[in-house]
Amino acid sequence: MTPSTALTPLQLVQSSSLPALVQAEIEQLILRGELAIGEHVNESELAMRFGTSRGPVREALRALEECRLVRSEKNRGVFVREVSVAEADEIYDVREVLDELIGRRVAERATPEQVLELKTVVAEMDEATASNDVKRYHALNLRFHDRLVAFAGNDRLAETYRLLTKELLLFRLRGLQDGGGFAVSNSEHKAVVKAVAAGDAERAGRLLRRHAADSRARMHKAAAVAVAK
Amino acid sequence: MTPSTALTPLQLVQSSSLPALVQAEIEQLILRGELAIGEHVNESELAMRFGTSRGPVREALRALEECRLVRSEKNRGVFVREVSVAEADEIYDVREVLDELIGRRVAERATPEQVLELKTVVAEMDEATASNDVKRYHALNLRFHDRLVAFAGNDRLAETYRLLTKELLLFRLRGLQDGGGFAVSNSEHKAVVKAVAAGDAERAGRLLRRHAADSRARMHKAAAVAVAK
DNA sequence: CTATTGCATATTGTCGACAATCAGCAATTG
DNA sequence: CAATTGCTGATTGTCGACAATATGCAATAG
Repeated sequence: MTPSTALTPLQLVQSSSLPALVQAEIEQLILRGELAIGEHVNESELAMRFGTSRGPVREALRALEECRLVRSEKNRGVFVREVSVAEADEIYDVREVLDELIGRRVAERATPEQVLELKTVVAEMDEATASNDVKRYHALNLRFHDRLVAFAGNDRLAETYRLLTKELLLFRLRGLQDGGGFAVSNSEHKAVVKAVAAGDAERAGRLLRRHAADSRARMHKAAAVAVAK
Repeated sequence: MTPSTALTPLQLVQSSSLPALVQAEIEQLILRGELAIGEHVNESELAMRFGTSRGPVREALRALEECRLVRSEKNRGVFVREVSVAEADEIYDVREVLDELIGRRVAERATPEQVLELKTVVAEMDEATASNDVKRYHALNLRFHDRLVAFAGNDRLAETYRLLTKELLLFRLRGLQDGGGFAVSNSEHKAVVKAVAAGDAERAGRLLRRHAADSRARMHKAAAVAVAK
């Protein structure tokens, strides 16, 4: 009667509805860029790839459409969504206020272990900067903000934030987002962590919000350069 | 070649994928309470009701699951979600900061016509208060906030806000949410509109945020009373 | 030579059917 | 009499098939 240790496989089987697995898989394909932005998504092809019929794939795509990772045109199929500068701008508008809330909450609630984890990630980002490893820096940056929102202790906030963050990954000029200075970006991270460690909610919130604003500004700058070319 | 007037039916046919229509229909069933909170949703029954097969219904349910209006248990089906006090609390946390942003943006951007519309809704809410029509007040209240977020001029903000608002309608003590004083609530609305009309972004934001906080407090009070009974 | 028309192919949208699983109840056993 | 076991009906999960629609190319007319 006591599940004790065997809790993980049970939950795994429980939650593993086929459409959900397919959804996660397709999401990875999109986020890893294996399905290009704007590209048409072929249902039969994905069904073959996953060894299922088209039903589960369609259900997964409907869910992803709700996440705004794909868009759907009647009788034409679904396409990987492309996020314009204007849309990215709107998203950043929302992200800024969410980031302020995140900063405040994390500063209020973060445990020493969590602060340590944040510091570790920031340190790794410094290493990535030193070795000019943009890809690694980008991954760590995502991780940093994901850990932050997790430590804020509000599931709905986390869900909302992650949704917007994922959508932002579909920005058509991605890769350029932190094009200018990611050393600058990381110094901002450090300041945030410092405020969090000090338990200064007001300051952490303000800094994280400003970080989002700076990130948006960097995006604009990169976009302007890209357009000029 | 020129669509001219016949633009609406075209778009209607274009966007009207069957799953999307079914999704909207089921959403209405849930939001209007015809599908009770926590109730099991029968796929075949809905399919019959809409005159389709179960495929489109399943796709619609998967989308609604992503909206968090239903939850799904493997091999048991989907259920109308129930939102706990704790979850409602989390949602309010996010709503507060979004409301502040909404207030600021609306104050910056609202046209005289939009301000007039807001005033009209508030006036109607006064009427509903006078005749003690709770149901009508509730509908108008939703409308007021929906118009506000629409006037903020940020689609993603609107989407995010509406998602959270819908989820909040699933709060299991619904109807009690504004139980205490909806006259108080409407005086807050008036103050917000006044600040918006004056173009005072700072003040409109602050007031709308406080309104959300008060709304949350009223929810807590109602919940406490409900638990006591 | 360009533009339009018509056809062939591929893909989507939808359906009905079958297997797997679950909930509830009756029968059985200790 | 309580608890377990085994059925029975209902519901979900998945699939393959067919009709409807769009895309691309070739043929034709101007």
